[in-house]
Amino acid sequence: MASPSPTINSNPRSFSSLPPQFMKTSSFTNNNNNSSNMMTMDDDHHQNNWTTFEHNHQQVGLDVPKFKSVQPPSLPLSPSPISPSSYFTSFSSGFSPTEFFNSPLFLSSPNAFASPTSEAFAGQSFNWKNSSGEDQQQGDKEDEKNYSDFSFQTQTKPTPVFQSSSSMSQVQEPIKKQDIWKSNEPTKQTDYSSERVAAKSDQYPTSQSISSEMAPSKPETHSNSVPRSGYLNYTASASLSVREQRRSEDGFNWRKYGQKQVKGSENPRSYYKCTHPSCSMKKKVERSLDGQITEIVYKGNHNHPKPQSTRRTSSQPSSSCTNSGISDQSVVTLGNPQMEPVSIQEDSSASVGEEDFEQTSQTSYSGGDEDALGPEAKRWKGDNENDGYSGLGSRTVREPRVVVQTTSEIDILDDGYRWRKYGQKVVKGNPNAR
DNA sequence: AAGCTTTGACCAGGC
DNA sequence: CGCCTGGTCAAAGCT
Ligand SMILES: [Zn+2]
Repeated sequence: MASPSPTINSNPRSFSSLPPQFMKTSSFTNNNNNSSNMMTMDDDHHQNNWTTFEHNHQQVGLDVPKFKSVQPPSLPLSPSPISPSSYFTSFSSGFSPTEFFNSPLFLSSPNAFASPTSEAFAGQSFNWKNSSGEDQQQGDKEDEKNYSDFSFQTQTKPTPVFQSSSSMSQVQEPIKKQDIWKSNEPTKQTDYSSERVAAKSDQYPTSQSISSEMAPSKPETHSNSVPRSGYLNYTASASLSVREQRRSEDGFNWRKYGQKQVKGSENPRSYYKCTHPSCSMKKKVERSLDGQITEIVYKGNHNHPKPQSTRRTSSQPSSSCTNSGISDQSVVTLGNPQMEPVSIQEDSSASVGEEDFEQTSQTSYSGGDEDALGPEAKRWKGDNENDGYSGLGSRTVREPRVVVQTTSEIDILDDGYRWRKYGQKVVKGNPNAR
């Protein structure tokens, strides 16, 4: 196709004419190594998006012109007076967004959000050290040993709400989040299932051991008792280096390839891609000025197990998405540092949150498989989540809810609580027994 | 030296 | 058809 730009022979853009999926895929696959991804952002537009949820917390401090200015003051373990955020830290320190879901939330302390610590959260997932919090990490280098352990341990319980709508799932957890996994199943119905961690990976069970973290095996969780306010230690993550932090996210390595601003909000959105050679997994992170992560969206699946180069691997959970057939997009939005609502969506429209959403954070997974997806490749469409509540207009954070929907029959259902099945029935229209 | 981040520009989809 | 917006590209710079 015509390439406007002279410089490059075949402009990538020209490629774009191809189905997005292909393009992406190809790019990833082929170019991953060589082509550098960079990102760009155009900030010109801002208006509304799904941003809605996040507003509240953002207000907290945002003096900074841009996200960067803020720096996490307390990287070190020192908990801030407000420690609430510390909770967050825990999550972050340990893990990946996926896992986040699992992380415990505290609903009790809404205020806590304000604390800088929250950044930690972000930090984990992204960076924290520096300022920005985003993923950008720049500097630090340390190990992540600790976080892995503690982070997950604490789990409280989420209130999962499952909806069966089209294919989309959102999870909002006031208290804790769950991991959402997606497994591919031939089934096509939209069941909603949510599990915390998943356990089902078709391909790489190993990597997907997220469950382990959340799994009951971790007795140590303090969830029952007071939230881990006291455990700021987790925060230790502060000292993690960028790279490490990345890994800490979900155990995978990510490369940022772009950044942009969302229309309605000031929060810049960063785009990340898995660095593995032929992995098409992508992630979109939105951070508030404060540096807190307001939303994380995952797209695609990993083709490989998580790199365990670091040290402690066994316990690390991996949020790998190995859905071959199904594509999921997951978005995590964090309205407040404390909350981590998770919503999972698939590309189609997602109507979630019908009831009340607040905006805490949400996580959604949408699959962007290239193969299967034909239709929208370009826009990730995670917004849908908001749609539902956006109409409401007011989004206060009240009760977080977790709604997970997936196309696959098996989803994730783990909130950290244990459930006993007391019945099973076949619902017509649904191949899967309920 | 390699990899990653930064940043502006370009492209494509939706309206 | 044009505008708006989101997403990606890719050179340059930094670590
Ligand atoms: Zn990957």
